Amino acid sequence: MPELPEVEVIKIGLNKLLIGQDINSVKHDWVKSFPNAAQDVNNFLIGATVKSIKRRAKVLIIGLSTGYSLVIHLKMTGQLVYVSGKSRFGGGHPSISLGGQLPDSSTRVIFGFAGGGKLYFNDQRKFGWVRLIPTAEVPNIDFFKTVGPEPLAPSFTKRKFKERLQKRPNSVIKAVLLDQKVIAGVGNIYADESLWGAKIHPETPVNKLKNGDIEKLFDEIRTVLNLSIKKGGSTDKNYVDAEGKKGSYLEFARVFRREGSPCPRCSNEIIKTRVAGRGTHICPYCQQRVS
DNA sequence: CACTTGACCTGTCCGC
DNA sequence: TGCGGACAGGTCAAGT
Repeated sequence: MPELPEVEVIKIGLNKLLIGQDINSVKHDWVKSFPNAAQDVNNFLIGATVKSIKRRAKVLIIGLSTGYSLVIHLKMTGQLVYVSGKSRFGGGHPSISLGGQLPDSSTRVIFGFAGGGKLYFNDQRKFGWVRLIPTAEVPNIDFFKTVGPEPLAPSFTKRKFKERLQKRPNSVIKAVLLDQKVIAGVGNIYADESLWGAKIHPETPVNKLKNGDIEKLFDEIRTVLNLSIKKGGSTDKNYVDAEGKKGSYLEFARVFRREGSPCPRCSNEIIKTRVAGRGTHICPYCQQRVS
């Protein structure tokens, strides 16, 4: 589910809701959703104050006063929804758009706060995870050791983007965009959207891309990610923000989930195909195959 | 090595 | 209506 924009929107929301709050309970019923909970929860989670909420790639990092951090990956269907203890719905109803009361059948972990609020980690498909890790060791987890640069960071330049792509000269461009070791945070939605914007066929090998193609793609990735953050992210099925609200980027999407509709640029029909093992949306006229 | 495929899970939708 | 199969926003491990 969530790609960079969705995780960023959750981060912004949690920053408003959780900073300064004290955690006083945790419940988890699916071991893989919080694999190391047993050892350190009592010493470093219960009683901790939330100090910071950060994002790196598609991962959230909640910094605690105990020197530990909660590191959270939502994978395909994860949600992090906060419900205030003062909710007029009785404390279990985050928002009309989430549909019903929490916890529900997808709730895997519940963090309780001293003020009565609760943070629900919901994950229908159980791919996501929460880990409690010493803050100093967070950068050393396997995922962070290998993950690529943040595409929205000012220090990430067109030159760096080109250099990183060129390490994978024979791979098709969509597979490279989805590879988190190359750049962080781009997933299936924004890969399709930015390739359409740059008029690049997703199966184009990297070494067939012209300089101008790569520069245009760089700009499109940033444009699409920034627009989505502004729109509150993309809700396909499961995604909601920290208050349980859906995002509206897909109303603006040009190709993602638009198969059968006219291309907004040339009016030819958008088609769905399969590239790098993933459902892929293209305009076959705007995005000509190069081989 | 570089690249592709299957596995991890549950739920939904589509065709027979 | 029931049932099987394909598919869904992400990453790993294992295979070629």
